Amino acid sequence: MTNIKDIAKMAGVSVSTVSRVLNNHPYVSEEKKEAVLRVIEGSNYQRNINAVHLSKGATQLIGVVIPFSNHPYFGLLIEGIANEAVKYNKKLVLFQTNYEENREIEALEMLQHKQIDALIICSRICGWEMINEYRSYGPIVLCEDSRGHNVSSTFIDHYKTFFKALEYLHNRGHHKIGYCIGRNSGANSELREKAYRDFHLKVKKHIEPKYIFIDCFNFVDGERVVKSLMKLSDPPSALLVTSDQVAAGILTCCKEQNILIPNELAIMGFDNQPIAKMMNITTLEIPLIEIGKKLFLQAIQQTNQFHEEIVVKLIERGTV
Amino acid sequence: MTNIKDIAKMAGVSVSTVSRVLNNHPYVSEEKKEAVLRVIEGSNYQRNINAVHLSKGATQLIGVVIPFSNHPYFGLLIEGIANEAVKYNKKLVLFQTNYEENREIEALEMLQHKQIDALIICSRICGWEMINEYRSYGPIVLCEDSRGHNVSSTFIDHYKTFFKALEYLHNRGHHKIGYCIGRNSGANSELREKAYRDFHLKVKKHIEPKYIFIDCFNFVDGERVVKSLMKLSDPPSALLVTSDQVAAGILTCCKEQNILIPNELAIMGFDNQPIAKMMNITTLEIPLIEIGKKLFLQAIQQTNQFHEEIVVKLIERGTV
DNA sequence: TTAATTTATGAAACGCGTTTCAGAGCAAGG
DNA sequence: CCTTGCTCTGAAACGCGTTTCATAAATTAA
Repeated sequence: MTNIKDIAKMAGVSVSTVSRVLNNHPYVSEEKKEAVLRVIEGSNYQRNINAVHLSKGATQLIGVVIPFSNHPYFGLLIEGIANEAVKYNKKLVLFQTNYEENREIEALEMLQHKQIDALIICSRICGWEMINEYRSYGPIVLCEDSRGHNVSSTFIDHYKTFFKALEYLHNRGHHKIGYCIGRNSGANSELREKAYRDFHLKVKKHIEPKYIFIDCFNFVDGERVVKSLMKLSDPPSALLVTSDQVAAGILTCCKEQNILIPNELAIMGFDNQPIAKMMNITTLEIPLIEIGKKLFLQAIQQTNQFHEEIVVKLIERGTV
Repeated sequence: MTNIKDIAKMAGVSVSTVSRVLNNHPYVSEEKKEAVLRVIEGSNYQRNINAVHLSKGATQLIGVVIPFSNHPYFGLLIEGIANEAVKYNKKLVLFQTNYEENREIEALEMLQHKQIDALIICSRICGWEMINEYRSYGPIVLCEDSRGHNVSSTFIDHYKTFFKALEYLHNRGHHKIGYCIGRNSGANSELREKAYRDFHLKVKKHIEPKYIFIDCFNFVDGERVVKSLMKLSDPPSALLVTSDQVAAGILTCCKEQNILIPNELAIMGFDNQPIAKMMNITTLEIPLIEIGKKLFLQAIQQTNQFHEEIVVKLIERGTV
């Protein structure tokens, strides 16, 4: 293996000069530059990237934490991050956590050890203390409102969005509104729950726990929801579903069961994924690719942390 | 920043001894070991992982090449790879190529530069020459039949599978069979096309190009297929759909258009994803999680390359 | 008891590129 | 003519852990 020293010797210059040529630094005379390049082409020199990393203390690697890979929500988010990463010649290290805290800590430790230059956490399970503990080792970016904490974020105001959606349904005559969600804990879920509670306080209704469905992630989860709904003596007239995939599943299952949409059950999805358009599902648009892009840019940003709220648009279609 | 030298000095031993303790090498006396560990706990020493990489010439990073992130096929594959990676304490570097060859070459170059220890290519765009060129730098593993080439693989015999599926449909009285596929080039697609051609030769029918639909990746692509079908004066009576997602989309759209399944159109999916079970779609089971697992194991395997064929099971349900 | 192992330890070599610092040479400005 | 200020270059320091090799000491085998 030839290294930079060999090249220097062969080209009759110092290693500094070779390094300058390699990194396109100024102040190298044209003749020496050419000599070096000629020698490099003649040899099969390959820069040892790990030596570069050691020397520079950076790896051009950005960590991305997601709970699952096989979900369109995270798939799109990654798509957005990856598209942008290509432009900046950064690579992504994927941490699939399955919501196990240890996996998340491993990612944070890689930040600490400088094996990754920054960390994007798309969905968090660990506490703020943990985030703060590792904050000093490199940029951490979150996909949730982190104002007041010491890290950048691109986020949806889930409280506001959920509240608005509830009001929208209420204004259209729905007084029994349920919702479907993925996790029942987690920052975003808790904001939504709070919005749900506050909304019920405002309209002076009490909450019916049977109208809340957790563990709703995928298309197929819609079936379970519909089956549960059918068992209720007094079912909700509208459902806020925090994923278009689940909404599509519910819609499909309802059609099979001859439950009329939106008359017997109104459905409002989330995300505005292609499936929502195709199935004419009323939904709240969450531009995941764009969010992914912004998360990435925040991750490589060297200056102060900042926060970017993404505004959610209501897309009116045929299921409400 | 304290380094191994500082620790050695503080513990009154040599750096070699500290390194031995750090790596659990034998031949360190209990007392020195404890002394070192005490000093390490007292300081906030963090091993510089990039120095370890430089020294060892390995990074515990495995590259994974996929075309898109937001597709259940690749999502599940990654899920399988990631689940296994956790067990071996390896991390994954994701290369989303969008089927751009340059992205793939970047991944191969990272293998060459030893920034990753091995590379799993889930769907390939570059040629065999390219693979062979980089083969010597580290294990490359493919998700396609690579027998005869110098790399390990876990694969489906797509020719055999496609042929069998065609025969199955044929035996059930279908004489006009079309198919939907993602790419029209690519190793697996070509095998399928060949099976399709050979099958038609065997049953002495000529091929109707209008029965072939490309660019079918997602649920929503099903709509396009159905709309095209409806325009045909002599539509196929059965469709082989190389993704359950697309099959589900076609099924959903057919129901809307009152096309009876399987009477007017038989549909056979691929993958046996949860959605196929839910929508009662006849399909060919491809155990993606398991394939992912095997791909990973082949990637970290140090010995000779080997090939593992995954057998595809037909799951009979209600769409044929 | 002597030879052969095994255990234990440190010095030094090895992996390698980047960057700072010091200095030489030359051109422009005053 | 002298002073600044670039341009160019190389030596040396810096980032840091792993592993080999030589050696000493302690056991075990013969």
